[in-house]
Amino acid sequence: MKTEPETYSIDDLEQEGETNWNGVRNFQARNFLKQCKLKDLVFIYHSGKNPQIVGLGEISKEFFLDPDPKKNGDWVQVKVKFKEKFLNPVPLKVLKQENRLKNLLLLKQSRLSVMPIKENEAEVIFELAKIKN
DNA sequence: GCCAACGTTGGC
DNA sequence: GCCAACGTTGGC
Repeated sequence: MKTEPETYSIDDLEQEGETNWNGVRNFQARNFLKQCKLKDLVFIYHSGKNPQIVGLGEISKEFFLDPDPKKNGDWVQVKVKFKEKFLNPVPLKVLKQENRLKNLLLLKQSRLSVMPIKENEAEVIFELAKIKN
């Protein structure tokens, strides 16, 4: 899941403990939100001037209607609980260099804000997060 | 600040 | 239904 740190960062999530992951206004991203299951782990990605995967969250509530009164479509949100902050965040540059991650949706469809990740890809990221650059 | 990629809107 | 124009996101 992506977020702009100026708007909502992993530090905000750490402080708050849990947050409503709302504001998604893209059909594809919304459909992925609906697929989130309780206890699913989510990588938190900061977009912007220092793009990198910064840590981990966990789905603490499955999708429910986004009560935004202006938008009457069936937009949804989930709740995400803080899990951990990586000691070594994984920069986008590193993700791009890693051959095993060349099929990452993050790289193929850079504007998508919520997306699934394969188990083996997730393992590569965990590995990278523990390696000093 | 620029540009690519993608989404949305509106005229026809 | 097509397409041009425009808006937004996000990397560089």
